This record gives sequence, C-alpha cells and structure tokens, in this order.
Amino acid sequence: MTTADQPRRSTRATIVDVAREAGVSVATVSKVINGRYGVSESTTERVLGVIDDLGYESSLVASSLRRKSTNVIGVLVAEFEPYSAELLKGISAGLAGTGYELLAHAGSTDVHSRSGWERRSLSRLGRTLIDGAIVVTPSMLITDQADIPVVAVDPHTGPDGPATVDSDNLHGARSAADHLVALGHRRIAFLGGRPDLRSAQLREEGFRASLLAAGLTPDPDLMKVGGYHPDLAEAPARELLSLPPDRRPTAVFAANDLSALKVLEVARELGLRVPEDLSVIGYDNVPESASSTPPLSTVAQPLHEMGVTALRILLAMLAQQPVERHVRMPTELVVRASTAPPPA
Amino acid sequence: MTTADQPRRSTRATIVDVAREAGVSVATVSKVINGRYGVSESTTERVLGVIDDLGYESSLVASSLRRKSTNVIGVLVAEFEPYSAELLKGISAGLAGTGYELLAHAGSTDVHSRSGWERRSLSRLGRTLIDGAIVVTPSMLITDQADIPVVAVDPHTGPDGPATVDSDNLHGARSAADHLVALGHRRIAFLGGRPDLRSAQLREEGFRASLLAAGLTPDPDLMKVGGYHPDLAEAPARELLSLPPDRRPTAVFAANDLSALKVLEVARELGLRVPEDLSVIGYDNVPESASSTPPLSTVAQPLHEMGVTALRILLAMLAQQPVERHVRMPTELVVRASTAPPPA
DNA sequence: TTGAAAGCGCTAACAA
DNA sequence: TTGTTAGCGCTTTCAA
Repeated sequence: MTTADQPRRSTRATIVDVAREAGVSVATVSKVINGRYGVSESTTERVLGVIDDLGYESSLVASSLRRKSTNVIGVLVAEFEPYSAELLKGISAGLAGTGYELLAHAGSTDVHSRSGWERRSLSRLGRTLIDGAIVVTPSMLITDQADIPVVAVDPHTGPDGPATVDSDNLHGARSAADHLVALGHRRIAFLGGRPDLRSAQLREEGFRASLLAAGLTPDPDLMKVGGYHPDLAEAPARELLSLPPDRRPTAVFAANDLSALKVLEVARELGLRVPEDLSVIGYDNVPESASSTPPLSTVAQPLHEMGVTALRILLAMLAQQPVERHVRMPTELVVRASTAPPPA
Repeated sequence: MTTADQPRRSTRATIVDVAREAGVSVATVSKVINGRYGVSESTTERVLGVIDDLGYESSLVASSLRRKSTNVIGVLVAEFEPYSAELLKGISAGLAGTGYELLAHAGSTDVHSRSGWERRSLSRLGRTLIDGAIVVTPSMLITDQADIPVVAVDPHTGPDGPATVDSDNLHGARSAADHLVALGHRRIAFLGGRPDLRSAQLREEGFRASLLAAGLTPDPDLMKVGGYHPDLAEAPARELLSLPPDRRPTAVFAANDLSALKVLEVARELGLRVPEDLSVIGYDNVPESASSTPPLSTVAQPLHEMGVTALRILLAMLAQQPVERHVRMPTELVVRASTAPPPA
C-alpha cells in the first residue's frame, strides 16, 4: 500500500499526516506513539502501520516543548577538544541501557569571548530539550539557571555551586613538579590554565608547594598563564623559551596536555631539543599526549571514569535518589619521553 | 534594580516574563531579540535591560519549532567512540567563526539493535532542530528523510545516497596487508568490519588483493567479521587465536583499531606475545592506538580533515553553493611496534 | 512603533 | 474508545 492521496510532500511526515492517513485524530496517534492506554487494538495496529509506511518519527523539538521531560541528557562543552571528547566517551559508554539519549552541545564559537557559554546553553536547552546536564569546565559559577539537575566536571571556583566531579589536582600537580625536581631541574616554568577554574588554581598551588618543599623559589618570570588552550598558550610559551639561555627554564610544567603539546611545538621551532635541552610535562593524559614527538610525560586523570561518574550522579539526581554531590578522583604520574635530567 | 513584582519563579524566565516586566508585548520582545526593525530605541533599551536582569535566553526548542532554520549543525553518531570523537574534534574546529552551533546526538543505545538509528535521529531532529547533518557511519542508506542537507562520513554501501566523505579504503587496506606480507607472514587473518559499510567491504577487498598479489590464498577460516566494535570483535578474535599453533595466524589485520586493540587484549589473555608470536595491525589511527601495549601499527585516516571536509561540504550545501559531493582522502601506513616478522 | 492573533508539532486534560 | 481543546515558548504576518 502506498502513501497519501495527496502528492507526497517533500517534508517529513508529521503527526497530522499520520492521523489523516489513518483516519483518526491526532490525539489518538499520540496515544499510540506513547503507549497510552485506551486505544483499541485494531486502531493501534492501523496507526502503527501508517507510521511505518510514512516513516514517521515524532519531532523531538515539538514533544520536548509540550512535555516536562525528554529523556535526553545534555553534555555542555565550549568545544570538542581532546579533554571533553574523552569525557564524552566515558559518558556515552555509561549511558548504555539507561534509556536516555545523549545530546552534546558545543556552545562557544570564539576562543576569546568564551565566558558564559554554559549559562546560555543551559538556558537555551534546559527544561525543554534536556532533562539534566553535565557541563564541562564551566566558565562561571552555575546557579540553577534552568532548574534542571546539573553536574559540573572540573568546576569553576566559588562557593557551593552544582554537584561536581574533579580529580585531585593539588596532588597531581605536586607529583608532576616533584618529578621535575627529582630529575634535578631548578629553573622550572609553570604554564598555567584558566584562572577561573579551581583546577588551574590547585595545579599552580601544587607546583608552588613542590618547589618550596625542594627549597626552590617559584620565579615570577617563569609563571605564565596559558588558559588551557593551545591558541592562548602559544605566546607565553614562546616568551618562556625565548629567554636567554641562562634564564631560560630547563623544564616546563604545562597545566594541561594541549598547552604542553604547544610547548613541544614552539620548542621544536626554536631549535630546542626535548628532553635534552628542555623537559616538558603536561596534565590530563589525553590520548594525543602518547603520540607526540617525543611522547609527553603527564599526569593522568581518569577521564572516562570521571565521565561515567558525572553521569551516575546526574542520573541519581534525576531519579531523586540520594547521591554524593562531590567526587574527587585520583591522578597518576605518567612518565614518558619528554622529561629527563637538565642539560649539564 | 531587582526583578519581578511577583515572587521570583524558580523556572527559567520566558519571553512572557520579559514582556510583562518590560511592559511591552511578546511580539516586541521577539523583535528586539532578533534585531528586527521597527522598535524604538528606548523600547529596545528597556527590553534589553530586562533581558539582562532576568538572565533570559530564548529557548532553542521553542524558536526552532516556529522558525525554518536554527543555525545549528547536527552530528549524528551511534555512540561516542574514538572514531566519531576524532571526527567531532575536526568538525568542532572547523566550526569556529561560521556562526553555527554544534549539536552532536548519540542515537543508538544498544550495540545489537543499532540499525536505523540515523534514520530516527534525522527524522527527530531534522528540519526542526538542525539545519543540516553530518552522519557518521550510517547503518543504512540515507534518503532524504528530513529533507535537510546531509553528508555521510564513511557511508553505507548502496547507489547514489547523500554526499559523502571517506578515505581510500582499498589502498589503505592493501598497504596494511602488504606490510604484513613484506614482513614474511603467510597465515594472515582478517577481522572484518561492518559488512553494510562500504569501507568494510573495500578493506576486505584490499586485503584479498594483497594476498593474491603475493601468491597467497585468503583462508576462509581466517576471515572473520568483527563489526568494528570491540564487543563484537572479541568472540571472533578468540576463535582466531585459539586455533592450534600450526593453523593459528601469525598476523591479523583488524579492520579498525578498536578491533585490533581487542585482539591485543585477547592475545595477552591467551599468553601470546605481540609482536613476537603474533603481529597485529589495525585501521584508523585513532589516538588510542598509539598508547596500547605494544603501540599499534595501523593505517591512518585523516580523521580531523575528514570532519572538516564534511563540514565544509555541508555548509556549502546550506549556502546553496556548488560543491563536490564525494570526497576521498588519502591514507597512510603507520608502522609501530605491534608488527614484526613471523616466529621462525 | 506596537500588539493581537495564528500557528509550528506535539501532549494532556477533559468531553463525548 | 475516541476526539476536542488548550496550550508549551516562540516568530511572524497583519492591523491598529
């Protein structure tokens, strides 16, 4: 049996098309779709047949607008870079069998005007498109913008915000800097992250603590901010490595792998060999860090598990179940080939 | 100045709230938001002020429903695994400055019932939520489900479907198998991909061609299908490696890295050393392949560029500009540590 | 320059 | 068991 009496529209079929074709009301079709009681078996069958014929699928947008819940989880990121991509893999894996769908939204287009994207995304999607959200490295404190459950991964600094998942940044940074110190480095630079994120502050703190414990004084000239982003890290990296040899750092601890990778790039450009002339260590252990030249020493965060955990917390919140609101995960030093003793 | 005369609602502000607060009609607020002409400067200012006070952001869902276009690009995947994540990174990077937002949708929850997810996603999101879509490894031939522009990455096999981006699978597979042959392997197994995808068929074809060219006959017992998915690849991998030593392959070419990684895992479990007892080569060069033990030899596809290209084609289609509808990208053999001459 | 009203595709009372 | 009706939050004619 073919389709409508009218010439086949080129646009997708709507519930109205189905209703007309099946000779029932729109409400009845809706009931069939959503498995509500009170539709005769014969009608159900007929409607289902038409739905099949027409290849009808309900519009997520339209039903979201009307319904209170949508069964979709939102993952809000500024952009899809290695860090958020790893979290996404974990979240996606954790989603299997939960009955939820996943919608990931990249909200910020410009590197420089990237504050507040999560507030905007949350407002635009919250309560209508998504039932709950995981927001990755929010650029500001999240309040209950959209009155949906939210968990933040690598949260913004500030007093009681949303539920959070992070890793032990203080300890992680300490272990990275300790590693450099243990190798014998004395002029160690720090290429910081986004100052608004608690993680960046803690990594700096860990760095300082390590140096102090070793009897070294962090040199203000060797402390730069790279914003966790390669584009933002390039200039400070270049400054650091362009210092005269006697003042140039023999090692740099970059607050994330992307910045560290950029340091590698700049070093190569300036003719500095890593690790012979310069040691570099990153943070995060994104997959890319293993395949750089040389492979990057770094501090591993369990990104997949952090994603899974964030999802678990969010699902518990959605199910109104009690759940811990702050989870901190361990880190691990990963020594690869970008760190070595300083040049003699 | 504080907010409403009414007790602050706990739900997000809507356009009605803004209108009430500003003492204008909803239509006027809409005009202000969308920069339409015909609103006095003073009114505009007042409305903008209220919007700011209330932290109002328009609901993507509601405006999508009413509008014809949404300025958002959809990326439709079955799940977020390394392959789609890499494409996503490329797409995300390419999106900067285009004015489009990105919404990535994971449509399939279950590994086993994963056929047709893209048809569903396309119907549910198309024309209402997204202006165009990039669909990754579609499980079926895409017709104009949603009458929005679509480009498929790693397309389904079949006659003229949507615009496509893929890489030279025939040549890539050939180079992988040639590598194994050149190392001296004679009993080479093939762990295939998803038979419905053109890429999987071509990789098998390339494999056969290589063996034939070397005067070897592909052994049907050593040809398995792994479906590109670790969960689906485990059983066939185990079968292959559990064969008696004289019939067991000395090398396996897995049709994608995820399957190859699974082979590594199974080999380890069975006490086979890689590459001493068994060589393994994958396909894709996802970042994970570089950090396995041992690092995986593989065939690189330029995944970021493929993502960027798919986006470029899609944007051209959206802009009604002429554009090539099929782009094939080159591949490159990446030899790492998982391949070596066969045991003597 | 402003607002009233219709309607996007759907769901949920409520009536019939 | 089915259909009528009233919206969800927004944009867009069209009148005022």
